[in-house]
Amino acid sequence: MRIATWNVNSIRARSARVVDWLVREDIDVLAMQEIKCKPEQFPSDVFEEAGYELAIHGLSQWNGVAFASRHPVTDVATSFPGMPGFLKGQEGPGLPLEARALGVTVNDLRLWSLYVPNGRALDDPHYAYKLDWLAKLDEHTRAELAARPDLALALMGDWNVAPLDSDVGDPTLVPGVSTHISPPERAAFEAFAAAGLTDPVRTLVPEGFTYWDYKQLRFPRNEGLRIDFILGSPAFTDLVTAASIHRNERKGDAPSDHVPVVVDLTLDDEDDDRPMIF
DNA sequence: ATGTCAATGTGGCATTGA
Repeated sequence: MRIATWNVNSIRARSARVVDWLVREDIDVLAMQEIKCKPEQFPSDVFEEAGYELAIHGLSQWNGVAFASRHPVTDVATSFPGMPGFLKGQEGPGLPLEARALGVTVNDLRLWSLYVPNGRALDDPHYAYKLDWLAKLDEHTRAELAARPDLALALMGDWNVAPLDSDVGDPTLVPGVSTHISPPERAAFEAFAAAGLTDPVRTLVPEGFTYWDYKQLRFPRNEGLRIDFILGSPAFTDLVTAASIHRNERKGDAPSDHVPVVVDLTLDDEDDDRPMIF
C-alpha cells in the first residue's frame, strides 16, 4: 500500500496532473492540502473515473484539505478536538475554524491531512495562531495515543516548519526574522517526536526539499525548503518499507510549488500481486 | 521589484494569501 501527501496549491488548476501522478505511481491514498475550493467545486469526476473515492473539506477559496483513496474511507473528521480558529483582526476563543485538518480511517490506518497555518510574520497574529494550532494538535495526538497506544496513526501534510538547518535552502529565510525556522516553531514540531511520533521519510530519505517558491528561480537553483512531512505513531512507522520525495513533480507545465511525499507500507492482509520473497 | 501563482471582486486590474 502506498500513501502520500501533497500540497496541490489549487486542485482545480492541477486535477489532471495530480490524477496522472496517482495512477502512474500506483498511489492508494493521497492526502491533499490547499485544494482552494469548496466540495461542490472539486473536480471529483476526474478522481472517481480513475478509481478514487474522495473526502473533501473546503470552506472558501483559501486552505482546504482532502483525501483521495482507492480503499473505503470511514470516520471522517473535519477538525481535531481543541483546534483553534482564526479571523483576521480578532483574537480570543470562539473564532471560526478554517479548513486545515481532515481525519479519515482507511484499512485501520488513522490518517490526517493537515495544512498548518503559515504564520506570515513573527509579529503577526497568524504566528501565534500557528503555534497554538500546533500545540493543540500535539495535545490531541497525545490523548489519542494514550487511549489507543497501538493505533497506526499518521499526521501528513504541509507543516510550514523547516525543522533542521539542512531543510532550508531558500536564502530569503533569515534567522530571527523569518517564520518556518524560528525556535518556537521548531520546538512545536519537535514536540511530536516527544509524543512518540517519528518521521520515517527522514530516516529513509535524509536529503531533499519538498517546496520551492515560484519566485526568483528557486527550483532551478534548488533553493527550497523541506516542510512537508509524514509523522507516524510506532504502529504506523513499523509498517513502512520505503519512502520517496517526488521532486520531478516540480518540473514541467503548471506545477504546484510543493511535491508529493510518499511512504510504502506493508499490511498483513495486503492483497498484493507480487510474490512474497523470503 | 515579493521579478510567481491562484482565486475573487473592487473586474480586464487590484487585493489577498502563500
